[in-house]
Amino acid sequence: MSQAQQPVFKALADPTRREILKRLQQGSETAGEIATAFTISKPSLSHHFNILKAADLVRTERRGQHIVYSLNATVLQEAMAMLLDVFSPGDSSRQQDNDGSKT
Amino acid sequence: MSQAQQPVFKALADPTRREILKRLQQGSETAGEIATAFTISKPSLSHHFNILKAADLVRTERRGQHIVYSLNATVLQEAMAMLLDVFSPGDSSRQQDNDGSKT
DNA sequence: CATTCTTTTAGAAATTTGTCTAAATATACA
DNA sequence: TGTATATTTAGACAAATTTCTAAAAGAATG
Repeated sequence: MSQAQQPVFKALADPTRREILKRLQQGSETAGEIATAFTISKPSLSHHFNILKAADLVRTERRGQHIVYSLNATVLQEAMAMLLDVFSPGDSSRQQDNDGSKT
Repeated sequence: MSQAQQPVFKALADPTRREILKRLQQGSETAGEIATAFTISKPSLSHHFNILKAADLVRTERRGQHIVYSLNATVLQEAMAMLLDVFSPGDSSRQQDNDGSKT
């Protein structure tokens, strides 16, 4: 089910990319539509798109001259869940209390 | 309740730091204990601790010569939730379907 | 106080990242 | 085909990041 999470967290590290994802949560948009919401150049934005695509956080579909970007929410959720150890609870050979040292 | 999320996501972007957090989910540890689990130098690790502290993802407590690191799970959860829009659902002036463009 | 152990700070070097402009590619349409 | 629109690729450059070694700082103990 899941892929490498490193590209996902790298992708989430940039505020521009997080804002792109946030916009796409409201619905798909073309590259140009997204571009109007930012002050950086289109090539810079395109670079961010590439990073999001590499992390599989967004999917693309060509529609005439436009390219429509949509969110892949599953990857986002998997990364979060994995980080919070919802899936792999660990070996539990160390204590769980979290209120002090092991000594 | 919440602070700036940029330092949190920057902190999560590095695999070493994510592994530190994962360890701390199992229970608090001293800097030295954590260091045994990694191959990088202690100063490098200390640098990562600083970034995690700046993001408020970990808390520290001195215990004699040792410094004990513990996870601040709340910050982690808030960042995740915020990203998934659990808290701030957006303006809903754009469509929610996520299956195509707005055109 | 001197020594030892633990951890951090300082400063430097190599790599990565985010941004730009200029140019290329892809599609639509007269 | 030629032109306009939409988007990406190429290449360069400044800033940020990760790592290291050397040295300093904090605490326990003889």
